[in-house]
Amino acid sequence: MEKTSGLPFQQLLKERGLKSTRQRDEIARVFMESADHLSVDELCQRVRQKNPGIGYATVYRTLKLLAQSGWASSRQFGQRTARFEQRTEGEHHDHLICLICGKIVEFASERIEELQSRIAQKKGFRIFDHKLELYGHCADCLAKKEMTGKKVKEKAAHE
Amino acid sequence: MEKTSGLPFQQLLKERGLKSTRQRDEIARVFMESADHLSVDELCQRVRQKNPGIGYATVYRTLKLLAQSGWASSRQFGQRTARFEQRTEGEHHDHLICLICGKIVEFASERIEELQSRIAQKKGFRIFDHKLELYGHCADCLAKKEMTGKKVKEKAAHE
DNA sequence: TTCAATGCAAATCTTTTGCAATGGG
DNA sequence: CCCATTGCAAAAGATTTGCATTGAA
Repeated sequence: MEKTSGLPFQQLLKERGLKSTRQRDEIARVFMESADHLSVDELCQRVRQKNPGIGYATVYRTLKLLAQSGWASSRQFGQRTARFEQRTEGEHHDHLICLICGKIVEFASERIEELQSRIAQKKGFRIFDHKLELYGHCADCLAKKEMTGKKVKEKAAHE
Repeated sequence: MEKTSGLPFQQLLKERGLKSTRQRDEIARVFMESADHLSVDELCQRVRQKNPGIGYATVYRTLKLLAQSGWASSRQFGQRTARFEQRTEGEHHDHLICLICGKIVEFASERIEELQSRIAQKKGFRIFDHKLELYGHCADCLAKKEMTGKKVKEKAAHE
Protein backbone atom coordinates (compact mmCIF):
# COMPACT_ATOMS: atom_id res chain seq x y z
CA MET A 1 0.00 0.00 0.00
CA GLU A 2 1.80 3.11 -1.16
CA LYS A 3 1.76 6.36 0.70
CA THR A 4 -0.42 9.00 -0.82
CA SER A 5 -0.21 11.67 1.79
CA GLY A 6 3.53 11.87 1.38
CA LEU A 7 3.19 13.39 -2.06
CA PRO A 8 3.31 17.13 -2.48
CA PHE A 9 -0.01 18.79 -3.00
CA GLN A 10 0.88 19.96 -6.50
CA GLN A 11 1.53 16.44 -7.57
CA LEU A 12 -1.83 15.38 -6.36
CA LEU A 13 -3.45 18.12 -8.39
CA LYS A 14 -1.61 17.20 -11.54
CA GLU A 15 -2.48 13.59 -11.01
CA ARG A 16 -6.12 14.51 -11.14
CA GLY A 17 -5.85 17.04 -13.91
CA LEU A 18 -6.55 20.02 -11.66
CA LYS A 19 -4.91 23.39 -11.52
CA SER A 20 -2.66 24.67 -8.81
CA THR A 21 -3.80 28.04 -7.56
CA ARG A 22 -2.71 30.47 -4.90
CA GLN A 23 -5.86 29.72 -2.92
CA ARG A 24 -5.67 25.98 -3.08
CA ASP A 25 -2.04 25.93 -2.10
CA GLU A 26 -2.61 28.24 0.80
CA ILE A 27 -5.65 26.39 2.11
CA ALA A 28 -3.87 23.08 1.87
CA ARG A 29 -0.80 24.48 3.58
CA VAL A 30 -2.71 25.98 6.48
CA PHE A 31 -4.75 22.85 6.85
CA MET A 32 -1.72 20.63 6.95
CA GLU A 33 -0.05 22.61 9.67
CA SER A 34 -3.13 22.80 11.87
CA ALA A 35 -4.16 20.66 14.78
CA ASP A 36 -6.94 18.14 14.88
CA HIS A 37 -10.65 18.62 14.55
CA LEU A 38 -10.74 21.83 12.60
CA SER A 39 -14.09 23.12 11.46
CA VAL A 40 -14.49 24.65 8.03
CA ASP A 41 -15.12 27.93 9.69
CA GLU A 42 -11.95 27.78 11.73
CA LEU A 43 -9.88 26.82 8.75
CA CYS A 44 -11.34 29.67 6.79
CA GLN A 45 -10.49 32.12 9.56
CA ARG A 46 -6.91 31.00 9.65
CA VAL A 47 -6.47 31.08 5.93
CA ARG A 48 -7.85 34.59 5.83
CA GLN A 49 -5.37 35.84 8.38
CA LYS A 50 -2.76 35.88 5.66
CA ASN A 51 -5.05 35.82 2.68
CA PRO A 52 -8.09 37.95 3.29
CA GLY A 53 -10.58 37.56 0.57
CA ILE A 54 -10.44 33.84 0.15
CA GLY A 55 -14.00 32.66 -0.11
CA TYR A 56 -15.82 30.22 2.03
CA ALA A 57 -16.80 28.30 -1.05
CA THR A 58 -13.19 27.86 -2.03
CA VAL A 59 -12.34 26.48 1.34
CA TYR A 60 -15.19 24.02 1.08
CA ARG A 61 -14.16 23.03 -2.40
CA THR A 62 -10.54 22.55 -1.49
CA LEU A 63 -11.37 20.60 1.60
CA LYS A 64 -13.55 18.31 -0.43
CA LEU A 65 -10.65 17.82 -2.76
CA LEU A 66 -8.32 17.02 0.11
CA ALA A 67 -10.82 14.62 1.55
CA GLN A 68 -11.29 12.81 -1.72
CA SER A 69 -7.58 12.39 -2.02
CA GLY A 70 -7.11 11.03 1.44
CA TRP A 71 -5.34 14.02 2.97
CA ALA A 72 -8.23 15.10 5.12
CA SER A 73 -11.10 13.31 6.69
CA SER A 74 -14.29 14.69 8.11
CA ARG A 75 -16.24 13.75 11.20
CA GLN A 76 -19.63 14.90 12.32
CA PHE A 77 -19.92 13.96 15.92
CA GLY A 78 -22.58 16.26 17.23
CA GLN A 79 -24.23 15.91 13.81
CA ARG A 80 -23.86 19.56 13.18
CA THR A 81 -20.76 21.16 11.73
CA ALA A 82 -18.33 18.82 10.08
CA ARG A 83 -14.84 18.85 11.46
CA PHE A 84 -11.80 17.93 9.48
CA GLU A 85 -8.61 16.38 10.62
CA GLN A 86 -5.41 15.50 8.83
CA ARG A 87 -5.10 11.95 7.87
CA THR A 88 -1.81 10.86 9.37
CA GLU A 89 -0.23 7.79 7.94
CA GLY A 90 -0.01 5.58 10.97
CA GLU A 91 -2.21 6.26 13.92
CA HIS A 92 -5.95 6.62 14.11
CA HIS A 93 -8.21 7.23 16.98
CA ASP A 94 -11.81 6.26 17.14
CA HIS A 95 -14.62 7.39 19.37
CA LEU A 96 -17.06 6.30 22.01
CA ILE A 97 -20.01 8.67 22.12
CA CYS A 98 -22.68 8.97 24.78
CA LEU A 99 -26.13 9.37 23.29
CA ILE A 100 -27.46 11.08 26.37
CA CYS A 101 -24.87 13.63 27.40
CA GLY A 102 -22.77 13.83 24.26
CA LYS A 103 -19.51 12.92 25.93
CA ILE A 104 -16.79 11.72 23.57
CA VAL A 105 -14.04 9.34 24.60
CA GLU A 106 -11.23 8.42 22.24
CA PHE A 107 -9.69 5.04 21.83
CA ALA A 108 -7.50 3.14 19.41
CA SER A 109 -7.34 -0.48 18.40
CA GLU A 110 -4.71 -1.88 16.12
CA ARG A 111 -6.50 -5.14 15.98
CA ILE A 112 -9.58 -3.57 14.49
CA GLU A 113 -7.47 -1.70 11.96
CA GLU A 114 -6.01 -4.91 10.75
CA LEU A 115 -9.37 -6.51 10.26
CA GLN A 116 -10.53 -3.47 8.36
CA SER A 117 -7.64 -3.60 5.93
CA ARG A 118 -8.29 -7.22 5.30
CA ILE A 119 -11.91 -6.60 4.47
CA ALA A 120 -11.14 -3.65 2.23
CA GLN A 121 -8.61 -5.64 0.31
CA LYS A 122 -11.08 -8.38 -0.24
CA LYS A 123 -13.51 -5.89 -1.77
CA GLY A 124 -10.91 -4.22 -3.98
CA PHE A 125 -10.82 -0.91 -2.14
CA ARG A 126 -7.79 1.11 -1.27
CA ILE A 127 -8.59 2.61 2.10
CA PHE A 128 -7.39 6.05 3.09
CA ASP A 129 -9.43 6.54 6.15
CA HIS A 130 -11.98 5.02 8.39
CA LYS A 131 -14.47 6.14 10.92
CA LEU A 132 -15.48 3.99 13.82
CA GLU A 133 -17.89 5.32 16.35
CA LEU A 134 -19.50 3.46 19.21
CA TYR A 135 -22.74 4.92 20.50
CA GLY A 136 -24.27 4.20 23.84
CA HIS A 137 -24.59 5.44 27.35
CA CYS A 138 -21.59 6.39 29.40
CA ALA A 139 -21.04 5.29 32.97
CA ASP A 140 -22.34 8.57 34.36
CA CYS A 141 -25.57 8.49 32.45
CA LEU A 142 -26.09 4.84 33.25
CA ALA A 143 -25.85 5.71 36.90
CA LYS A 144 -28.36 8.51 36.57
CA LYS A 145 -30.73 6.22 34.75
CA GLU A 146 -30.90 4.04 37.82
CA MET A 147 -32.84 6.81 39.47
CA THR A 148 -35.93 5.88 37.52
CA GLY A 149 -38.30 8.67 36.73
CA LYS A 150 -35.66 11.34 36.98
CA LYS A 151 -35.56 13.14 33.71
CA VAL A 152 -31.96 13.23 32.60
CA LYS A 153 -31.38 16.55 30.95
CA GLU A 154 -29.59 16.20 27.69
CA LYS A 155 -26.67 18.34 26.74
CA ALA A 156 -26.94 20.11 23.42
CA ALA A 157 -24.62 18.87 20.71
CA HIS A 158 -21.72 21.19 21.31
CA GLU A 159 -18.48 22.43 19.94
CA MET B 1 -25.95 -6.99 28.95
CA GLU B 2 -29.68 -6.60 29.13
CA LYS B 3 -31.83 -5.93 26.14
CA THR B 4 -33.25 -2.46 25.99
CA SER B 5 -34.95 -2.62 22.66
CA GLY B 6 -37.17 -5.42 23.88
CA LEU B 7 -39.00 -3.13 26.24
CA PRO B 8 -42.28 -1.59 25.19
CA PHE B 9 -42.08 2.01 24.19
CA GLN B 10 -44.26 3.18 27.04
CA GLN B 11 -41.91 1.69 29.53
CA LEU B 12 -39.04 3.54 27.97
CA LEU B 13 -40.94 6.78 28.31
CA LYS B 14 -41.80 6.21 31.91
CA GLU B 15 -38.24 5.28 32.64
CA ARG B 16 -37.14 8.66 31.45
CA GLY B 17 -39.98 10.59 33.00
CA LEU B 18 -41.62 11.42 29.68
CA LYS B 19 -45.24 11.39 28.68
CA SER B 20 -46.86 8.91 26.39
CA THR B 21 -48.79 10.64 23.67
CA ARG B 22 -50.79 9.61 20.65
CA GLN B 23 -48.13 11.11 18.38
CA ARG B 24 -45.16 9.52 20.04
CA ASP B 25 -46.75 6.13 20.11
CA GLU B 26 -47.74 6.32 16.50
CA ILE B 27 -44.36 7.55 15.30
CA ALA B 28 -42.59 4.86 17.26
CA ARG B 29 -44.95 2.20 15.97
CA VAL B 30 -44.60 3.15 12.33
CA PHE B 31 -40.87 3.43 12.70
CA MET B 32 -40.54 0.02 14.25
CA GLU B 33 -42.44 -1.67 11.49
CA SER B 34 -40.55 0.02 8.68
CA ALA B 35 -37.61 -1.19 6.69
CA ASP B 36 -34.07 0.05 6.86
CA HIS B 37 -32.64 3.42 6.04
CA LEU B 38 -35.67 5.59 6.50
CA SER B 39 -35.28 9.32 6.15
CA VAL B 40 -37.10 11.64 8.49
CA ASP B 41 -39.13 12.79 5.57
CA GLU B 42 -40.20 9.29 4.63
CA LEU B 43 -41.11 8.44 8.17
CA CYS B 44 -43.16 11.57 8.43
CA GLN B 45 -45.02 10.71 5.23
CA ARG B 46 -45.92 7.28 6.50
CA VAL B 47 -47.02 8.50 9.87
CA ARG B 48 -49.24 11.08 8.25
CA GLN B 49 -51.01 8.49 6.15
CA LYS B 50 -52.96 7.49 9.21
CA ASN B 51 -52.39 10.56 11.29
CA PRO B 52 -52.45 13.63 9.13
CA GLY B 53 -51.44 16.67 11.05
CA ILE B 54 -48.51 15.24 12.92
CA GLY B 55 -45.77 17.81 12.71
CA TYR B 56 -42.33 17.44 11.31
CA ALA B 57 -40.90 18.75 14.51
CA THR B 58 -42.60 16.03 16.48
CA VAL B 59 -41.16 13.38 14.24
CA TYR B 60 -37.71 14.84 14.72
CA ARG B 61 -38.18 15.05 18.44
CA THR B 62 -39.44 11.51 18.73
CA LEU B 63 -36.74 10.14 16.53
CA LYS B 64 -34.16 11.84 18.65
CA LEU B 65 -35.73 10.22 21.64
CA LEU B 66 -35.65 6.82 20.02
CA ALA B 67 -32.06 7.31 19.01
CA GLN B 68 -31.00 8.30 22.49
CA SER B 69 -32.63 5.24 23.87
CA GLY B 70 -31.00 2.89 21.44
CA TRP B 71 -34.06 1.99 19.37
CA ALA B 72 -33.01 3.92 16.33
CA SER B 73 -29.69 4.88 14.90
CA SER B 74 -28.87 7.46 12.31
CA ARG B 75 -26.41 7.40 9.46
CA GLN B 76 -25.32 10.19 7.18
CA PHE B 77 -23.61 8.58 4.27
CA GLY B 78 -23.83 11.18 1.59
CA GLN B 79 -23.47 13.71 4.42
CA ARG B 80 -26.81 15.16 3.59
CA THR B 81 -30.08 13.89 5.01
CA ALA B 82 -29.76 11.63 7.97
CA ARG B 83 -31.32 8.22 7.59
CA PHE B 84 -32.55 6.17 10.47
CA GLU B 85 -32.66 2.48 10.88
CA GLN B 86 -33.98 0.25 13.59
CA ARG B 87 -31.37 -1.05 15.89
CA THR B 88 -31.78 -4.80 15.73
CA GLU B 89 -30.28 -6.75 18.54
CA GLY B 90 -27.91 -8.99 16.72
CA GLU B 91 -26.73 -8.14 13.27
CA HIS B 92 -25.03 -5.02 11.99
CA HIS B 93 -23.69 -4.10 8.66
CA ASP B 94 -20.93 -1.64 8.04
CA HIS B 95 -19.83 0.23 4.97
CA LEU B 96 -17.04 0.73 2.50
CA ILE B 97 -17.38 4.07 0.77
CA CYS B 98 -15.59 5.33 -2.32
CA LEU B 99 -14.46 8.91 -1.94
CA ILE B 100 -14.43 9.51 -5.66
CA CYS B 101 -17.62 8.02 -7.01
CA GLY B 102 -19.63 7.60 -3.84
CA LYS B 103 -20.21 3.90 -4.21
CA ILE B 104 -21.21 2.11 -1.01
CA VAL B 105 -20.49 -1.54 -0.33
CA GLU B 106 -21.78 -3.27 2.77
CA PHE B 107 -19.92 -5.76 4.87
CA ALA B 108 -20.09 -7.35 8.28
CA SER B 109 -17.47 -8.57 10.68
CA GLU B 110 -18.25 -10.38 13.86
CA ARG B 111 -14.68 -10.20 14.92
CA ILE B 112 -14.69 -6.43 14.85
CA GLU B 113 -17.92 -6.36 16.84
CA GLU B 114 -16.35 -8.37 19.56
CA LEU B 115 -13.38 -6.08 19.83
CA GLN B 116 -15.71 -3.13 20.02
CA SER B 117 -17.66 -4.55 22.91
CA ARG B 118 -14.51 -5.24 24.77
CA ILE B 119 -13.30 -1.69 24.38
CA ALA B 120 -16.62 -0.18 25.37
CA GLN B 121 -16.77 -2.31 28.46
CA LYS B 122 -13.33 -1.20 29.48
CA LYS B 123 -14.44 2.44 29.27
CA GLY B 124 -17.67 1.90 31.18
CA PHE B 125 -20.01 2.43 28.26
CA ARG B 126 -23.06 0.42 27.39
CA ILE B 127 -23.10 0.34 23.62
CA PHE B 128 -26.34 0.37 21.68
CA ASP B 129 -24.99 0.99 18.26
CA HIS B 130 -21.87 1.52 16.26
CA LYS B 131 -20.91 3.00 12.97
CA LEU B 132 -17.95 1.76 11.02
CA GLU B 133 -17.16 3.28 7.69
CA LEU B 134 -14.11 2.68 5.56
CA TYR B 135 -13.27 5.43 3.09
CA GLY B 136 -11.08 5.06 0.09
CA HIS B 137 -11.09 4.46 -3.61
CA CYS B 138 -12.94 1.57 -5.13
CA ALA B 139 -11.48 -0.76 -7.71
CA ASP B 140 -13.13 1.10 -10.58
CA CYS B 141 -11.83 4.49 -9.56
CA LEU B 142 -8.39 3.09 -8.91
CA ALA B 143 -8.34 1.80 -12.46
CA LYS B 144 -9.38 5.17 -13.86
CA LYS B 145 -6.71 6.89 -11.84
CA GLU B 146 -4.08 4.91 -13.71
CA MET B 147 -4.90 7.04 -16.70
CA THR B 148 -3.01 9.98 -15.23
CA GLY B 149 -4.22 13.41 -16.14
CA LYS B 150 -7.71 12.24 -16.90
CA LYS B 151 -10.08 14.14 -14.73
CA VAL B 152 -12.29 11.65 -12.98
CA LYS B 153 -15.72 13.15 -12.74
CA GLU B 154 -17.17 12.86 -9.31
CA LYS B 155 -20.68 11.77 -8.67
CA ALA B 156 -22.70 14.04 -6.45
CA ALA B 157 -23.37 12.75 -2.98
CA HIS B 158 -26.73 11.20 -3.52
CA GLU B 159 -29.77 9.78 -1.79
C1' DT C 1 -54.80 21.74 37.31
C1' DT C 2 -50.14 21.81 35.70
C1' DC C 3 -46.54 21.45 32.92
C1' DA C 4 -44.79 18.69 29.10
C1' DA C 5 -45.72 17.93 24.28
C1' DT C 6 -47.42 19.52 19.92
C1' DG C 7 -47.80 22.14 15.46
C1' DC C 8 -46.80 25.73 12.93
C1' DA C 9 -43.83 28.93 11.00
C1' DA C 10 -39.86 31.29 11.44
C1' DA C 11 -35.18 30.93 12.46
C1' DT C 12 -30.62 28.75 12.16
C1' DC C 13 -26.88 26.84 10.21
C1' DT C 14 -24.15 24.31 7.10
C1' DT C 15 -23.01 23.39 2.59
C1' DT C 16 -23.78 24.06 -2.36
C1' DT C 17 -24.38 26.61 -6.65
C1' DG C 18 -25.00 30.11 -10.47
C1' DC C 19 -22.50 33.31 -12.68
C1' DA C 20 -19.47 36.93 -14.02
C1' DA C 21 -14.69 37.92 -13.35
C1' DT C 22 -9.98 36.12 -12.94
C1' DG C 23 -5.94 33.62 -13.85
C1' DG C 24 -3.24 29.08 -14.83
C1' DG C 25 -1.16 26.42 -18.24
C1' DC D 1 -6.42 32.01 -25.61
C1' DC D 2 -9.39 28.57 -23.19
C1' DC D 3 -11.47 26.72 -19.65
C1' DA D 4 -11.03 25.72 -14.71
C1' DT D 5 -11.26 28.26 -10.52
C1' DT D 6 -12.75 31.92 -7.59
C1' DG D 7 -15.91 35.02 -4.79
C1' DC D 8 -19.94 36.61 -3.89
C1' DA D 9 -24.45 36.29 -2.82
C1' DA D 10 -28.29 33.59 -3.28
C1' DA D 11 -30.10 29.00 -2.86
C1' DA D 12 -30.91 24.81 -0.89
C1' DG D 13 -31.70 21.92 2.57
C1' DA D 14 -31.89 19.86 7.14
C1' DT D 15 -32.84 20.43 11.75
C1' DT D 16 -34.21 23.32 15.63
C1' DT D 17 -36.88 26.60 18.21
C1' DG D 18 -40.34 30.16 20.01
C1' DC D 19 -44.74 30.33 21.32
C1' DA D 20 -49.56 29.78 21.84
C1' DT D 21 -52.49 25.74 22.27
C1' DT D 22 -53.55 21.09 23.61
C1' DG D 23 -53.64 17.16 26.36
C1' DA D 24 -51.54 13.61 29.86
C1' DA D 25 -51.25 12.53 34.41
